[in-house]
Amino acid sequence: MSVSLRDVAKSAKVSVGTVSNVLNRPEIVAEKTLNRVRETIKELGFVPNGFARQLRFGNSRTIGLIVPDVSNPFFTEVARGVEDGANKRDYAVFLCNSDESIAKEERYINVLIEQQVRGVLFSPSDIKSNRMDEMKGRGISVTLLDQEQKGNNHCSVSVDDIYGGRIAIEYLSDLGHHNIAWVCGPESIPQVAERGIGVAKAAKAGNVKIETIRGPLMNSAQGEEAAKAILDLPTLPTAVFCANDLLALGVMRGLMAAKVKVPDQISILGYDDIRFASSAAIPLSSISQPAYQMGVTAADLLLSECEDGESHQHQQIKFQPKLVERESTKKR
Amino acid sequence: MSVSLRDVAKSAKVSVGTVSNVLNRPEIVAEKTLNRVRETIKELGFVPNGFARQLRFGNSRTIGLIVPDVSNPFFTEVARGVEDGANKRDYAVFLCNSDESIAKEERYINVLIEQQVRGVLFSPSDIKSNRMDEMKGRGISVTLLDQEQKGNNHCSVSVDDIYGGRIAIEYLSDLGHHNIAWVCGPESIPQVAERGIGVAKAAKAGNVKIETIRGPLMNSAQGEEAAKAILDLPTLPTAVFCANDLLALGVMRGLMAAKVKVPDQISILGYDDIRFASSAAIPLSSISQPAYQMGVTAADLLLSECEDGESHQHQQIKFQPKLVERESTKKR
DNA sequence: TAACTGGATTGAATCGATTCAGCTTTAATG
DNA sequence: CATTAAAGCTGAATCGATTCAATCCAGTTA
Repeated sequence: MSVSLRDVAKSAKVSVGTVSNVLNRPEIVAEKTLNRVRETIKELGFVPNGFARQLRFGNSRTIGLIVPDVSNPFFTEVARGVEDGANKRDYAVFLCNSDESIAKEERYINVLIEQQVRGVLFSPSDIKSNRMDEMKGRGISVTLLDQEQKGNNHCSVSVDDIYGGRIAIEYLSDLGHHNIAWVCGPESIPQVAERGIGVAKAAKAGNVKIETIRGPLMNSAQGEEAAKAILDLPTLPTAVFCANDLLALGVMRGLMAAKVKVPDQISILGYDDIRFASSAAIPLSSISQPAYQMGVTAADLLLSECEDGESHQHQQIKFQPKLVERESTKKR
Repeated sequence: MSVSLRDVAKSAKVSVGTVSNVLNRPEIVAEKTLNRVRETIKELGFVPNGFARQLRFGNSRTIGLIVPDVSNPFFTEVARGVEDGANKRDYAVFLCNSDESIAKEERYINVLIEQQVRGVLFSPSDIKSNRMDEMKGRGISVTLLDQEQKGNNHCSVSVDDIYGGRIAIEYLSDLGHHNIAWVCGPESIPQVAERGIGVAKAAKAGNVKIETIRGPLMNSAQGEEAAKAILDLPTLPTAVFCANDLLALGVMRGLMAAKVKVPDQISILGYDDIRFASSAAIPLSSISQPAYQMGVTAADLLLSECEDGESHQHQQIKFQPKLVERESTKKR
């Protein structure tokens, strides 16, 4: 079926070792032989069998990336960053979408171990250090993505979500809002929990009243639900802060459908700063995370760990989110 | 480093063949041995080395998916479908983002050949049957995605874009619009070209005047540019049809910024029906493509080709797009 | 001419899982 | 007790690229 190194060797009348040298150490092969072998390779359309090579080496030039939801633009952006970072070093990326399902996550971890990926970038739905340590034990480096690693067993790239929650409320408070709805998802999601801590902190400090509206999901349909809940509150808040942009876009739509003027009557602030935030009909103010940059950094960190080996020092990189002001928020 | 089948064999005091049988043909192994070996496997945390297995078999349980732009929600949706379809049959998916760059596309094809994927789902930026035939020659099945295969060398899953363009214009024409702007991308993109043919056909039949506004890209920033161009037209169209939803959202924003009332003064119709279409401030009417379904179907088609071998019959599956009416279009 | 040098080339051994022809053990039958 | 069959198990050979000790040979030196 496929052309092997042995076939090339026979056809070019040299040994397998020489063909291998042509591929990997051309400088030690005589020019005449070099050309002849290269010609033959082209002629037969030979592409080395990656398995055999990797079987020998014990590792591949691939990494895995496990994210909870590829359809969230935030993670697509991260994925693009990872891809670019990996490509720069000539690695390919296995993208695995766990869909927030623990079972799928487990399956993918097994697949990645079997594929003998060099490393894994992991944004777990649920913290499971046992699997992470297992991978480590198998010589597969793991870097946590969008979640801080508390111990010091792995690298991590994350965003200071407590700070993010804090500056959101501080900003709204500075605009004169002292009655704010906080629309978020399940407490079990670490990002939600941390942003919530920041919100509570800033509220306490700034004497702001917070009304928490928590739903099971974090998409725009859920945001519309939240809008209804907001309108049912005894006293209408003057601003809404949402745990992500999908929620915020849903809230925006829900409020506008009820003829509430945004931002005149109610300001809306999102989190993530996805691309669509700026192209919404009323461009959404948001807390921006450097998604692409996080992806690139994580890939770099992981691959330098892979290549440095023992000498590698684990790092916890934390980005600071920042406010992007657009038209959905306004002074009261 | 990692535990090999040989280690398990030694530790369980059986031969390598027996361990292999435990894994692959447990029914022929005596129960006592079976249990002992399984115990040992668990004890040592043995996971078979995928390379060695695949080296032997000559193929893996992975497929490649090459898309032009992962950050376009349409393709993410397709990717989710592909993933689910592949998972059902216990295959993993290598997601490759070509970023509309021919060079990246070429590189990924090489990576996939090296990784000896079983098959490739390909949505090419540019039709290159030579590479596709090459993969075919290497025993890697190829299925075209979102693009029809004219010959009969491969399967394909696509959408009838001519029809899509036609029903769009017919619909707008039925609403009383006879002066329509057609906002699109480069003619070289097959999808754009086909939708354009449908537009022209329907325009001719329905006596509709079409103003074509063509840009280099197909994202929302480009849509805002297009909005300016529309406002500069000698006679303002009463409706705008865009080649995809990102363009349409950009146009919407551009027009609204210029105080044009949507849909009262100008109706807007998109294409793709991405998730954000329904959660835009003015929910976007769009021509819907069954993205997820296309992904599942394509994976099924590809994998049945892989598994049927010679007996496989190539198929060209074509979905019909359909109109989804929301609030951005209105009777004139 | 013999001895030596070093650049070029060779090919057997290796990685780990699978396969299968052949071996051993056990049980059953006449 | 000998014969036979079946069940269970073994281990060398295989896949294809890489490595490295061993070999070859043209050219140089004594």
